[in-house]
Amino acid sequence: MARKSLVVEVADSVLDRIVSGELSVDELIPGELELCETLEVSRMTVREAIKTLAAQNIIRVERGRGTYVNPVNMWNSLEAVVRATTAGVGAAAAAVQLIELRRMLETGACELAASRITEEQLAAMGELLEAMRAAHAAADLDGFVEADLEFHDVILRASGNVFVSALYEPLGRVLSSRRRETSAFAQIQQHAIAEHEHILVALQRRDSSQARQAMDNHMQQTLDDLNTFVLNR
Amino acid sequence: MARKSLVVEVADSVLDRIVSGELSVDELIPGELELCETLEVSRMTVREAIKTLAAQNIIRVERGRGTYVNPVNMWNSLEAVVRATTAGVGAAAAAVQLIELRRMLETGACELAASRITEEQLAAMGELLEAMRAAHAAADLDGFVEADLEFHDVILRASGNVFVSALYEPLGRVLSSRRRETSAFAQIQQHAIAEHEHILVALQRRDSSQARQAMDNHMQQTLDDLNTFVLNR
DNA sequence: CATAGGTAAGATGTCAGACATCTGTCATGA
DNA sequence: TCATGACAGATGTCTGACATCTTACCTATG
Repeated sequence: MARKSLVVEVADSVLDRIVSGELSVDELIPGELELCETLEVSRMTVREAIKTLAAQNIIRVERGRGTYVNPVNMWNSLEAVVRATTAGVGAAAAAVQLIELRRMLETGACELAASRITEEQLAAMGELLEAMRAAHAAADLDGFVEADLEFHDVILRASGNVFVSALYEPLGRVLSSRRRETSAFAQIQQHAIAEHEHILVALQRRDSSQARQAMDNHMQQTLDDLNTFVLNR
Repeated sequence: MARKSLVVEVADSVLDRIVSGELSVDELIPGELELCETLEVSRMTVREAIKTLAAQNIIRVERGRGTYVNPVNMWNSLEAVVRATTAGVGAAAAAVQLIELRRMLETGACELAASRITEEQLAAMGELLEAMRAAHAAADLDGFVEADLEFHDVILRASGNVFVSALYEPLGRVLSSRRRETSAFAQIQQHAIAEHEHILVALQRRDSSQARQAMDNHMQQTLDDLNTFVLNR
């Protein structure tokens, strides 16, 4: 992996202090000159870093006054919100909330997709399901995860709603790093394959409520599997 | 309103060119020096502006190569996605898709809120509904819009899911600018009050599926009202 | 003693010029 | 024909400077 730029490092450093609670909501963050000295970088580097956090609404810059931390619900970066939430309520509770959010978007997208999906997309889903089965049989974790994610992605695109895809994208990036962790269990893979079969059938029938229900069942299964296999509770 | 900084103006200028289609996905955007000359600002100002777009994943910067436009679904800024989508499919289709997205999040949040909402929050919702009625009677549009938005906000917070609030925040900001447009119709206000009553009753009963259904009905009513009163179709 | 105005200090906004490093392309030599 | 090196164009980072906004403190006047 390429080495991170100093701008990114400075931005991460400030975000770490916010996420850890060292800097609280509405608290003044250290000024440009102080961050220069502390982090041993130029003022221009600090300014660029600060601007990237401001662009994500994590902080707000007030000319002549200072730079303040925004409330978490103002933040535009889901990654940053996940970091803050995980630090606040713990990884387990954060993971559960992420699945709750995912459930809302995926069941809604599935419902819309039922009446909008094309034959090509249905065919692609069939192939992806077959690829999941093959990867499962071959104990190919990477292959399984890739096909699983792509299956859901087709549904999102079939929803015909640009905003759902846009909002799901950061969620997908957050989830994909832990997808390998859960899909490593063969039984979870079997659950996923079975639920995907139901989803595909409902989409083939172009039955909106059945599609939504099938995806809802899948999300419930995913939540159950998370609790049983990963969180052990 | 305070005058925008040059950094913000440069960022907006580049985003305008992307959103308008003048710069397409994966296309190289003008380099730092070219933007300096074109926009008559310093290279540092251009760099800061570029960094803010990169922070929102609208563009990606590759050292030694150049800066490229990312696909819209990679963008982290809902405002930017809305601009691009509106430019692409038109304001009407974009508005419809936003309500589809809103429906997913609000019905999901309402379902969770049914079992998690506190007595204080229920009381607050009752007061907000009363405020809506009063504002409606007094033909107070601003008061009505404020109470309406706050009513929904209580539900989001009652969902107990930080991520739903985080994702809804930009959506709420996008919607609030056009809420005054739709709430200007007295009949739409009446529809909203009636649907909010059903929602509150279902939440008071702590009935998850009834709460979700009531919110779903509200979103459908909102979509119908949008089509009937605003889009005229 | 209180209020208002002015000044200064501290904060961010913007600039110009310089050098470092990465990437890609082209030319030359083997 | 292929490989290597050099150069040009791109971004990364820095230093030093000046502009402008905000706030706080001090002084003067009523």
